This record gives sequence, C-alpha cells and structure tokens, in this order.
Amino acid sequence: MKEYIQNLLTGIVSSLKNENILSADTQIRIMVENTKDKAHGDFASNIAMMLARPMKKNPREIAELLISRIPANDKISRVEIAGPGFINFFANKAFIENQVNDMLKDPLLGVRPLRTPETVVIDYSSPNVAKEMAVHHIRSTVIGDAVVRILEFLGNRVIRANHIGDWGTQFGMLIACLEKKEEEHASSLELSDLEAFYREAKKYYDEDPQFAEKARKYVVKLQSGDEYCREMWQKLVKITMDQNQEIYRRLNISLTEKDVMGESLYNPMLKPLVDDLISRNLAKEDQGAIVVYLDNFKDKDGNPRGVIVRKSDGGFLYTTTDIACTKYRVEHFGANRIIVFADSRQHEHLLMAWDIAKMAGYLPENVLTEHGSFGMMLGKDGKPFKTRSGGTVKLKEFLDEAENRAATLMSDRNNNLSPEEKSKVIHTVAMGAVKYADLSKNRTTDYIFDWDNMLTFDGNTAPYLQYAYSRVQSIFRKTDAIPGKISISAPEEEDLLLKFTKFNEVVNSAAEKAMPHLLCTYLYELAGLFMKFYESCPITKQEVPDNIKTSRLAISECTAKILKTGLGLLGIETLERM
RNA sequence: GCACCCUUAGCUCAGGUGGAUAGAGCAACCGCCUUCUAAGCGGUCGGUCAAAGGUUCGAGUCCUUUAGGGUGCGCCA
Repeated sequence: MKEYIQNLLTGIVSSLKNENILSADTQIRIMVENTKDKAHGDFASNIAMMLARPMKKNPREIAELLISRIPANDKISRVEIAGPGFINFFANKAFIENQVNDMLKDPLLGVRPLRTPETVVIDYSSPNVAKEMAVHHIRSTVIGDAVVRILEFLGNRVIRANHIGDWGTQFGMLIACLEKKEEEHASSLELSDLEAFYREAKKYYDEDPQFAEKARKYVVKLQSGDEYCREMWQKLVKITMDQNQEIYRRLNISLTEKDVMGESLYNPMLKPLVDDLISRNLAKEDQGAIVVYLDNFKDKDGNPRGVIVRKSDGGFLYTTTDIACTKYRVEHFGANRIIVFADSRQHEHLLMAWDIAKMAGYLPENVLTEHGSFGMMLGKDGKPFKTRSGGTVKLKEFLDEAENRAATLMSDRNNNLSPEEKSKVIHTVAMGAVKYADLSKNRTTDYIFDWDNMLTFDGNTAPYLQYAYSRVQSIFRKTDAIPGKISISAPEEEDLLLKFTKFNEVVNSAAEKAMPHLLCTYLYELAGLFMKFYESCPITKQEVPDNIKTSRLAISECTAKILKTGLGLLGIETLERM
C-alpha cells in the first residue's frame, strides 16, 4: 500500500518533469509515512512541501496539482490536503479486507522475502571456555538469536558464529588442573561448577611452583599442537559447551555445537596474516612489536594511532584474531554482511580491526560490517547488576530465579491447569519475560534491569503478548464456527486490519537495522488493538450474525498467526492456555 | 589529554531516511466482571525532549558549543 502510493507519486513527479512543469534536474526523495493520527488518514506525504521551492509555488497548490493526476484505483478511497500542504491518503476498506484475506492463506503472512538474499554472518553469544555463562551474556545471545531468525525468515543465508573464548595463556593452568583432578578421581570426573574449578586452578598456580611450572610448559605445548594437551583442552571445551548447550536449550536459543567457531579456529591464520601485512608495508616494527598505523584514528598526540598485531615476544593479540576472523568470514562464507553482537566497550576495537582488514583488502567495501552494540545491565540502584555479595550473577541461577518468580505469580491465579501444564506455563512465561526484557529495548546505553518491571505482566512484556495469543485460542475452543471471509463491521476491526498489513514492513525494517525491538513494539501495539477489539466486539455470542461471527473469527485467527510468528522470530514461545 | 556513546513524564522505556497536538507501561487517583480468560479495558494526573545558539516552511531527530553521565585509549581479551 505504502509502496503503491510511493510509486504513484514517483510517476507523477517524472511526468511533471517530462512536461517541463518541473525542472528535470530536481532531486527529491519521495516520502510516504504512516500517520500517527487517524484524522490524517492512513498514509501521508510531504512531497508538495518539498516541491514548493523548486516549483516556486504554494505547497497547497502543488498538492492540488498532484492529486488531480492520481489515476482512479481500488486502493485509495479518498485523498485530502491538510495543514501546510500534507497529502493525506485514506485506504479503501475493501482493499484492506482483501489484503488480509490473502494474508491468512499465506504461510509468510504477507511478508515478502528479499529480492536478493544475502549471506549474513552473525557473531553472538560468545561465552568463555572453563567459565559458566554469566547474566551479561544474555544480551548478545538473545538479541543475536532473534536477528538470526528474522534474517532467515526473509530468506537470507545466515551463518551463526559462536565466537567462544577458547584460547589464551590460562589454558596451561586449566589443563594442569584437569590432569590433577583426573588423577585424583580417575573414575568420576565432576566438573559441574566451572567457577570453582577455575579458582582451584588459579590457587594451585599461585601457590604451587611445581604446578605453575607445569602450567607454563603446557601452554607452550598446547600452542605447538601437542596431542595430549590438545586432547585435554578439547575436554575442557566440551565440558563447558555441554553446559552452555543446556542453557541454550532452556532459553530456546537456536545455537548448536556446529555453530562453535572459537578464537582458536583463527590461530593458524595469524602468522601468515601478519607476514602479509609486513611484506606489503602495512605494518611496521616498533620496539620489537609489529604495529599497524591507522589514519582514521588518532593517538594522544594527534598522530595516526598504532595497533599492535604481534607482540615483541612473537605472540598475537585479539585484534589480530579479529582481523583473521573477518577475513575468514569473507573468504570462507562469502559474507555480504557481518554483524557482531558485543557490548559497547568493544566498539572502537572492532572499528580498528575492520579498518585494518579493509586496508589490507580482506574486507571489500561492499561487505557491511556492523557492531550490534549494547550497554551494561544495571541493577535498580544504577550500579552493575550483581549478587547480594557483589559477585557475578550466573545465568543459570538468573533463569532459576525467573522461573521461581513466575511460579509465585502463577500461584495467585485461579485456573484449572494440570500440574504439567502449569510448569510448562511457568517455564514459557519466565523465559519469554527474560528474553523480551532485552529484546524490547533499543538503547546502546546501559539499561536498568528490574524483576518487578519485567514480571508484572503489564505493559510491553512477553506475558502480555502471550496472554493475547492464548485469549484467541480460548475463543476457538469455545466455538464450532470456523473463520470466514473478513468484512469490516466496527472501527476496532479496521484499526486491527490496517495493523496486520504492516507486518511485512516491520519485519523487513527490523532485519535491515538488526533491531528486534522494532518488531516488539509492533507486536505490543497489535496485541493492544486486539484487546480493544476483544472488549468491544463480541465474537461467538448468540446475538452475533453468522457473517460477522466468521469474519471476527478470521480477524482473531490473523492476530494469533502474527503473534505466534512474530514471537517465534524473537525466539519466544506461545501457549494455548495460561 | 584525545576519542566514541549517552541525557525524553516521579520511575522504566518508545519515538526508521527532519513533519501536523512528543507516546506507552509502572506509580497515584476514578470507573468497568450474571456476559468469549479482569494476567484485561476505559478515564484523570504527569513534559522548557540536559542547556544555548545555528540550518529551514518545520528540529526530540541534522550542525556547533557547553554542562552532566558512561566507556575506551601499543605488547590482557
């Protein structure tokens, strides 16, 4: 609809140019927007105001001219000039009805896949090996996974890249500690508490010189590909990722073992990469280290900023890894777009790594690199979100608390659910609420996390959306009638239908910007309009005529389909009853 | 010192490429359940969009400056 109006206006403008009413070299951007106020119609354009200057005429006069050239059509019922020269378009009800009737038959609900699908690498979650996932990993994991689903829905080839922290000097002591534990408990190796294991390793390393010596030896052996050390290291990776996989399962995150592409993957590429930079004079030696100087970044004296890609001891840094990683994603996957979901502190680092990759020709200009940046999670007091004792909140315990709180809220409700259903509801509502709390926010700044705000089930929350869905399902349980052809019989219905037709636009826009909150806002508004419809338009009651009943059932069905699909794109499940 | 990000109602947040009277939820107060799930709906209250300039028909949005907050700045990741 919006595109139709846009094309219409584009055609009129070019005909004005052909007739020399408008100078041919006039460049204007034709904008059609959704109106905020019903009095302004359904769509509006400011084109007459934009043409006022080049045509040297009053905007309202221009608007008249444009309107007189709109051909007869079945999509627009009425056009008005308003205010300083806005053109307001009113959609034809019958056209909207048809569009929604078609949507209901379409598995994609009117969403049109991209004309040219892209290969998109999405780097997200990225937990560390030998550590438990902490609450701060939730942002990257949840937002990244939603963007994955949205882009796939639109037909893109999406590569999930779980860039785990599986490399570094700490692995020497971890291997030595694992070995020690295996010797002590040969049969049953218990490593459920990775934090304790890490602390233990550190303690031995600090207090036992023999252990420390062995640890240092193991680092070197691991890096030179020693089979025993590699095996032990792989064991650590597996133990960690098995635990993380359990978290992913609980949170309904689509990552699998196959998506693990840790830092170690790029290890063999580092030396050739730095050699390449040196041989092409892009990197220079300085005080024993190999440095790349970037004109786009200044150091404290205003000179090009130096980034070390190889230490004076020959070791590599994480910038080197990220350059190699970018190169790999372009060469190996043929990425058109790379999105890294990492916290905002990494912003400058990522820009520098990409700058170097571009400079070296590893990253072509037409490949988009984006930082899906976000801030820290703060408590209600505005300080970093911590446990009462000031420690890091483990993600597992955080999810446990979400379920406990959801269970408490559930216990106040009077419903007839079986114990199995009840626990399913608690789980689904809790995980939905936790994920939605992250997904519905746009800010790249830090954000305040508040249990009460998230689990009150009011306002823009997942439970509200889930409730709207299960409300529809309950209608269908109460009637034998089946949805029929939609025909608008109340203003609440018209508002809802118009909202339906914007699903396509919203999904595409969320994909383009890698911002799931746009979809959240839409679904919340959709659910709100449905609630209003539900309050004021009886559906299955006796006095409702059959044609209206079946139409309203179809409207309910369409709401449910969009809610289920939309929440599915966010990785949030729906419930038939709650 | 240099750079990047941020500042919207008492609180938590929305406000695509500049558009018409800046929107929700919470909190506070007032209504609506013999009627499809009240985990809902309606209403009232609440704002110098951090401040000052500039660009233009028009600025929360773009530019400059200032204040306040956050983050990052060569051999950790």
